[in-house]
Amino acid sequence: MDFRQLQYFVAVVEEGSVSGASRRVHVAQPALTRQIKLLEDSLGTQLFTRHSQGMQLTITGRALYEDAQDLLDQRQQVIARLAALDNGLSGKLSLGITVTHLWLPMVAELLGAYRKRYNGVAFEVFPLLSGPQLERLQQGKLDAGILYLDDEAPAGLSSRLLHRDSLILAVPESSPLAEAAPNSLSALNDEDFVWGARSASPVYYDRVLSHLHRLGFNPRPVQYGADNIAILSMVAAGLGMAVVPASAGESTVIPGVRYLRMKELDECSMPLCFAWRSDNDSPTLANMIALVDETLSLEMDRK
Amino acid sequence: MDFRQLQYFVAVVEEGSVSGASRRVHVAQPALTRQIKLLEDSLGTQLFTRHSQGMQLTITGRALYEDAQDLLDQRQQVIARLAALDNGLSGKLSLGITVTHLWLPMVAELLGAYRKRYNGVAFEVFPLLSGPQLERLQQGKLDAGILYLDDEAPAGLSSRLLHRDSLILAVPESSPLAEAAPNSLSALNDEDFVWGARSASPVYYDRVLSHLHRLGFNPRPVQYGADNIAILSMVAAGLGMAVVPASAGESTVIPGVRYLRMKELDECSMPLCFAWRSDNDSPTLANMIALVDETLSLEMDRK
DNA sequence: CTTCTCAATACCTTTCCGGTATACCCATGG
DNA sequence: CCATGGGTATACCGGAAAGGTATTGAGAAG
Repeated sequence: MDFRQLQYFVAVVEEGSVSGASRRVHVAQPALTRQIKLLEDSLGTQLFTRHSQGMQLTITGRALYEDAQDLLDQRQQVIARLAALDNGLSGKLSLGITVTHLWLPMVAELLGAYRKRYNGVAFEVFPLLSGPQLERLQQGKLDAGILYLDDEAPAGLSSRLLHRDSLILAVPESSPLAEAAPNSLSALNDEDFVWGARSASPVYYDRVLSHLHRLGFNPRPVQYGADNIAILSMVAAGLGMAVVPASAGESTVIPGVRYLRMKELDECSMPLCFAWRSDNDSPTLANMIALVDETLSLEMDRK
Repeated sequence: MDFRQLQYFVAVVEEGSVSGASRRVHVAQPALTRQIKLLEDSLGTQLFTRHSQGMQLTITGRALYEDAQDLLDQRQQVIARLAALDNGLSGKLSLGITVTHLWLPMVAELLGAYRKRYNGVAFEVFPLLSGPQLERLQQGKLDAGILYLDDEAPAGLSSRLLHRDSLILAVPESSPLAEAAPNSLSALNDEDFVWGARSASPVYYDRVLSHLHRLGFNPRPVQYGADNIAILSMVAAGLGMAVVPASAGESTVIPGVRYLRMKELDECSMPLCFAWRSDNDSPTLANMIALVDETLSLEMDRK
């Protein structure tokens, strides 16, 4: 029992005769006659009663007719489904991102555009800091991530630079500095600082620290927060001041925190990248990469 | 996309390599390699990533794997279902019968045995008199019937003689005849009779009437009943007496009716037959016919 | 570096499929 | 009663497709 034979069979049933079916499927009548007979033989049953003016279904033939249509339909559906999968029109895509970056206009635009254009894809966004993102990317648990990376991605990963973040100083409203920002960071050597764990985002912290050291500034950490939200909450509570990414400062409005821009912090550039495993050939990912490139070139034009 | 290719594909997936699959399906490895490639081409997609130590499914390959199993399973089910249909192990069978005949031991045994042996068959019994049964049989609305037929069945029908019914006289308990049966029917020429419609069972009535006429007895009908139950109810009500089949008399115990056997009525033979359209090739019917023959030959042995 | 495994390629043989020509069957109509 | 026209079945041929053997090529393991 073969798909071809089933197609012929259905044609014969619907045309009521081999000759009619022969015209419909563009196959000569004797070939059809033979295939129908082979089908009957392989099933060990009689599907038609032959008359001089056509073929009439037997009871078991009628049963096969319904099943044959189902089988043929399902084959079509399988083919269509695979094509959709292969074009990245269906399937799944998992993306890691640090929640504060969701507020960046280009990121919001990117994710919104993807969800809209590829609405058949199960698109999952995982809120993760850069460190865990990198780990899961390398383990293959994540298709893509939006995270802080050095300009050249680690081995096995590919990336696109989405945005260069700068730094900003967050001080408690109660602090005298809230009203009068210092000219230089070196004036803050005696202040209490709230800091984050290096493992949460190694690239970020290494770059921040080396930048600050170059300026002759050695902050004194008194508290550690798990992420920027936690750090800023501590600042609001007056536990100290903090250096955070500008994007986190812009997106996170917390009562009791005053943000201060400083030239020395503006000069520190934090590359925020879209990254994925180079050997991940998922079509949904390919579409996402294409969309990233598209968005980036639009961005270029805009400037 | 072909069933054969799907089988090969599944084998390759489950063995993890073309070579393994080749051993499993008893087809040389290059042939398999080629079929897999053809499958990929026909779907326009990559199903495996080739490694030196085997083949690994791609995402779309994994999707096809599940669908392929489904398709192959369904093919098997279709084949099995057709085989069952063809053996008469499933399907449907409709049978007409006059309800009073359900009490005949041989009929009860026959229907019970069929239902038990072919429990996958949708077996429907329609309570119908002989006339309507014949009509529906000829129209193909009924697969078989148990009805009064002449010894040779009408054109287009085949039959087996199941049983020879005789006649019996039913009189109201209130009648003086209930206590003293007459020797001859001719003594009843002046009695009121309850009769049935010829169309309900033409063969039956024609035979009964010709038999009675031969005996010089011309009953005077005063009431007509739709079936034997109705006729006997009228007898019970004292509206008259009736001649009914012995089987109806034995099965239908109605208060107020006394049954009288008479030699002249015993001699009238009513052939009760199992009948079907000769051109009906339903396997369920074929099994029923075989069962009838089986039962009849058992019956013969018993005597 | 050798060896082993496995996939890919080349080439041949066989099988299967479709096409043409024709026989056959039956219903219809002159 | 025979011709005709619809249909199916059979015979036979050519080409395409599938399978087999032998061999090459590419990695992984020893």
